[in-house]
Parts: sequence; C-alpha cells; structure tokens
Amino acid sequence: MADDGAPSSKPAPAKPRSRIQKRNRKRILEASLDVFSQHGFRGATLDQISAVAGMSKPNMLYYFDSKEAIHVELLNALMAEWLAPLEMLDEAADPVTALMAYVRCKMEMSRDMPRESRLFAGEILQGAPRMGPHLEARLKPLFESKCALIRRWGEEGRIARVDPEHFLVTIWAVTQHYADFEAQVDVLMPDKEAAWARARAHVEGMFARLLVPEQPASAARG
Amino acid sequence: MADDGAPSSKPAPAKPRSRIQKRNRKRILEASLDVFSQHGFRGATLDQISAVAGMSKPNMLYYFDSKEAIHVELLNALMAEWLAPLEMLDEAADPVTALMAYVRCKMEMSRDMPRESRLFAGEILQGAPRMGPHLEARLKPLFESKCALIRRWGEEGRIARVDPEHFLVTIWAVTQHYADFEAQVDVLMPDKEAAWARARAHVEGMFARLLVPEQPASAARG
DNA sequence: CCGGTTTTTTACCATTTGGTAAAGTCACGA
DNA sequence: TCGTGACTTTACCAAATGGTAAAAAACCGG
Repeated sequence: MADDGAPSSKPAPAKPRSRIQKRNRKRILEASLDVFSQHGFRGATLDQISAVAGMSKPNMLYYFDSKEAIHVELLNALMAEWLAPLEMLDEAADPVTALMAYVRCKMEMSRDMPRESRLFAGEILQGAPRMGPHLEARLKPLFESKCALIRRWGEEGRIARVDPEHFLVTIWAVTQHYADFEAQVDVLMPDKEAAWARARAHVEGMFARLLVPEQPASAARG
Repeated sequence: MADDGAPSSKPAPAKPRSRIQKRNRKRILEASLDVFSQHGFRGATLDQISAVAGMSKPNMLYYFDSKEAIHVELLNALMAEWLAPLEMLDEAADPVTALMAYVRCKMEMSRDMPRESRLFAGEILQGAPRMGPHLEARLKPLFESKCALIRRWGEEGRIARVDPEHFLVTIWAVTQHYADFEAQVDVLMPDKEAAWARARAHVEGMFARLLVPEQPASAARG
C-alpha cells in the first residue's frame, strides 16, 4: 500500500541513479522511440532497437526488464508531454488567443516531435492496448474539464458556439495529421519548407475563422 | 511453362477463377484486414490470420504466395476504394454541394470501414513502405487535378478562397480521425451513437462554414 | 593498487514465425 | 466407378525473437 515513486518493478522501485544509467536509459528510449514509432510494439524487435541504440541486446535488458517495460516507459513519458499543452488552456486568458496558441503549439509539436506523435497514433490505432487506462484516468478528466471551459466561453459569446468535444478532437486530428501522415503529405507536397508554411497558415486561418463569434447581432440563423 | 491453373503469381497474372478460390481468397483477405489493420504488417502473424479465417496456415499459403502478397493485395484493393470518392469530385456539380458530399462520404467511410481506414493509416504511419509508389502514381495525380479544380472554384468565387492542398488534407485528417483514433474517441465520448451524430453535425457544419464565400458581393478581392 | 560493485559481453535457450514437402481428401466429369 | 486435378492437412524446418546465465570487463572509493 505504501507508495513507491517508481514505475513498477518487483524488488527495487528506486529510479535510476548513476550517470551511466541515466545516459544509457536515455539512449535506449531514444532508439526505442525511433523503432516503436515506425513499426509499432509487435513489429519492433529488440535487435533493431539495440542496433539503433548502439548497444547489445542483453545490455539493454540490463536496464529494462523487458520489451514491454521499455514501451510502457515511453508511453508514460509521452502522455505527460502530450497533455501539457492542453493543461495550459487557462480560464484567465483571452479565449481566442488561448485556443489559437494551443493550435499553434500542436502544430509545432507535429513538426518537432513527429516520432512521438506517431508512437501515440500507433498505440491508439491498435486499440490503445497499453494506454487505455491512461486515457481513461488522465486524458479523459482533462478533456472534460477543458470542454466545459470551451463550452462556457461559447455561452458567454467570447468565441463562436462550437461543439467543444468535437472541436478539440478536430484540432488534434488536423495538427497531428501532419506528423502521422507525413509520408503521404511529403508525396503530395514535396517542397517541405513551403508545405509547412502553408500548412501553418491554413490551419491557423481555419481555426481562427471557426472561433470568431459570427455576428454580435442576429442575422444568420438555421 | 504453360500456365498452370494454380493461383501462383510469377508467370501467370491470371486472376482466380474457381468458386472455392474466390470464396477462400475473400475469407483470407477479410481476416487479413482484421489482423493487419490492428497490428500492422510486421506485427501481424500468419497464424493469427489463419485462425481468424478459420483455415490452416499452409492452406492460406496455397492461395497466396506469402504474407506480403496478402498485404499487397489488400492495399491494392484499398487504394482503389479510397480514391473513388475523390474521383467523383466533378467539374459539373455545384462546388459547395460537391465538396460537402465528399466530406459526408468520407465520414460515412470512417464509420462503415474503420478497418480499411486503419490499414491505410498504419501503412502511412510506417512511412508507406509498400504503398509509396502507389501514392506517387495514383494518388498524387488525382490530388493535383482535384486541387486545381478547387483552386479554380475559389478563383471564380464559387467557394471561399482556401488553400486547396491543405483543405483536402484537412478533410482527410478530420474524417479519418474518427476511424483511426476510434479507441480514443470511444474513451472520451462513450455514447457512440450520440458521438457520431454530433461528429457529423460538427464536421459538416465546420466545412460548410469554411466553404461558403465570405460575402456574396464584392468585398474580398485580392 | 585492491576489492567489491556496476556494466558489458559471450554463449545460449525456448518459442514463434514465415514458409515448404508431401501425403491425403474431395469434387466431378468421363 | 474411377481417375484426375483442385483443395487440405500433417509434419516439418530454418531463421528470428524475447529473454537468461554467467563470465568478463570497467569503474570507483579507499
């Protein structure tokens, strides 16, 4: 019943300490991110990961109990990173500004952390077998609270009335698409530089347009 | 050297004929769709597939030369199915109506063919290793032609001015998200029935709003 | 430099996996 | 009814895979 501050391990719950441990665990997680994000859990092999990490397979298993342990650790770290921007959606801020900042942040994350995005996408695509509980326990409450906030903003007329749940989901869909479907986007728009610039403009323009309250007066109805 | 009636592949491109062949190939492809869409190519196993198909593994390999051959056949069929709705975007139709019909169609496909959507998503997620050429040869020309069409519509003022490339990509992102991230959506909105209805309303409303030209009169001119 | 601890390597397993060989079994026309 | 070719099963295999044991090497405070 006593809390152990560590992920989970039978004997020693202690987090890694030595410098070497930190360095090597990081290297392993880096390599794992590469491989897991590209092949999924079952498709990835320890040999591949160890090759990318420049480390022997048994040595990797000295730092992590199993393939699954590596994957779990990756997903745990990822979940925190992934939720952070949403947590920053604040009551105090100007609604449109806050939401647009969120959109911009998600776009930047897609550009700067495509592997993380793909790791997450792959896990969900496969039915979230290892992340279902996390989604339920951490994402869902946050999601509901932020949806309530957005709904309130809509009722107060500070943003256009949108379906908060599906509006948020749409932000995720659009922004993460540029990371998750990068292979396709690259084929269709080979000039990456230009494509990104236009993607940003298009996405921000689109959500801005959706958020600005229609008309202070009546007019459009139906 | 003469063609043997068997379903072997190298020499004779002949399609399967016998009734049994058709039935069993279909059963295999059905099962493969289940398994490949859930685990990706490398993560799926022939044993799994054969179990789902209710057929012995060697018997499956009587109908398909290899695991890869099954996957390729699936992807080929999928690509055609996937391109069809886009191909129907017609010059003749009313632009807004046509585009909204496309959006609606894609939403229905996400609901009715989630496995296909996920198979596609998984392949792209992994860098399109087996579909890159197809994307280049079939999707890209279609994409470019339809983008040109949309751009023309924008220039003629028949729809709002949008970035055609990213507008199309956005449609894909949003609609396919409901299939590909179903596991997540289900957690966040457990009432599937209601979630789908609201998803449809939100998505159609959103794109409708984006498409309607700003002001019927002049105003926007650039 | 020493002795214990941490880290890394070498040599292995047991199981799983994609795939094959060959011996049946079935369907059906002559 | 029988023969022939299409279909199916049984029995395998070599390679790959996740993981272990234990020896060897590197590290480090004293």
